[in-house]
Amino acid sequence: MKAEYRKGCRQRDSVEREGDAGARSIEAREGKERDGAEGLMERILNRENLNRAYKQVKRNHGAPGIDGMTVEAASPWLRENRDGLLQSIREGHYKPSPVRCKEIPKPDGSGTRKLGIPTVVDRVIQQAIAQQLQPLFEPLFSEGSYGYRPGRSAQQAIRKVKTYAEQDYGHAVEIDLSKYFDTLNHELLLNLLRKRIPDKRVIDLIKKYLKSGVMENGVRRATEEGSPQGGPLSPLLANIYLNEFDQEMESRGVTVIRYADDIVVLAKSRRAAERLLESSRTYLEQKLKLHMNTQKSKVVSIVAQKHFKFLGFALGKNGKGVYIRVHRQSLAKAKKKLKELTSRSQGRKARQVMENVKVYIRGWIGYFYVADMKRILQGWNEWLRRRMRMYIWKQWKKPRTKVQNLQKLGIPEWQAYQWGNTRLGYWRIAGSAVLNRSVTNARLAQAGYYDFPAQYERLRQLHSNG
DNA sequence: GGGGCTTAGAC
RNA sequence: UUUGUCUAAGCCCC
Repeated sequence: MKAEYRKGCRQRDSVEREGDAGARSIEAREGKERDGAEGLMERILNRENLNRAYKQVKRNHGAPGIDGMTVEAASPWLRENRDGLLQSIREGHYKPSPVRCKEIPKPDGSGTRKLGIPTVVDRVIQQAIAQQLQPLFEPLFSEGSYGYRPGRSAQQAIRKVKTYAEQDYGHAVEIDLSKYFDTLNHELLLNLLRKRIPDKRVIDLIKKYLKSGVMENGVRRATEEGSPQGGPLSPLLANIYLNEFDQEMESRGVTVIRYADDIVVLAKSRRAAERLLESSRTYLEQKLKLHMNTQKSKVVSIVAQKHFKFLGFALGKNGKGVYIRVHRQSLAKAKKKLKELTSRSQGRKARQVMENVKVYIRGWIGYFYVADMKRILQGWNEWLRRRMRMYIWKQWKKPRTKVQNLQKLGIPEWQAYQWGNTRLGYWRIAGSAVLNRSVTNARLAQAGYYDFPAQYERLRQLHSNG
């Protein structure tokens, strides 16, 4: 019970003091060798850089940290206290605030995840650091790494897996790291940073952020593992850390596709995959001190139905070859959302409903367009039109209104009267010929119904050549 | 090429 | 209420 209470909030707690004695000797040694190069700190604290950092934090509209300061309030505060803040950072006695602990439910409903929310000011500083570190580390990263990286997307990652699958890599090791962000080893990470960052003051600042602790019921608790899931710097640090795995595998000639902590190791045979699962596990646990979830990490056939899932996609195989599909879970989630959007929401106009559906599907297709789903979208199109007809029919409510509206839309009087007074179910009516001839596709389109299969084709065309 | 806003998705 | 990075689409501005 007590141990459970102690389980950290995105960062592991330290049961004892905030010990960092182990670091000191290494640090002192490194510091001496690297006192020549300075300037990174200056670039971080540069006016333009800080300004860009603040804008980024502001446009996220994120919630306040432990001090309750909002992004709006931070602007005048920073203007007022900028010089003092920058001076204390430069002189090395700035002390970041602990992160605010917040538990939020996972999107799929399975359990909760813990966030560590830094104060707005700390988010600005971390962002400023990240902006300068990113270009320094980008060139070091592996070709197979796609998460949190500029110019790289999940679509590129799944396409890469597809390419390998076509080249005889039929098996995948799916590696699931439990609580990856929470279990990064500080000393290991700092040593990786020291190799590339000559400015000791920057290292010390990052170290302070790693050790800044979490606030829980008014009590600060130190952190000796992990990086706060919520800090702007954390994604980059996560990549720097797992880059060691990428590089090690690359040197062994092993193909790895990685998106953040979602790792896929490819193999040409099941036996090779089994061996790679074991060797990956050894490296991740012994060398990187991470915890592999042995239940969820497994070897699967890439093209077997339902087995391989990566970034919301799956791969399939037919006579023509390997193809990308939307994973059934993602399809189910989207269908559920569409149902919700088109169900009798209190008094929304049909136009508004169609606008909401449009916005949702536009974004959804913008992500999943790399998957082959022409038929699925055509099916959804039929279904959604019928849902909209049902929605409109329900809004007419009274038999009198139904008769009048049907007539207005070109249905002969006798038939309008018959259908206006029918006792058939809504779904039946929505699919009837009478409703198809009155609330026509053209009229739906005119009212703002979104032709998303066309958008899908357009996007595919756009990205297939150029 | 840059900037603003909104939405969607991955982690 | 719920943090962060990245990507995409749509609209708008230079």
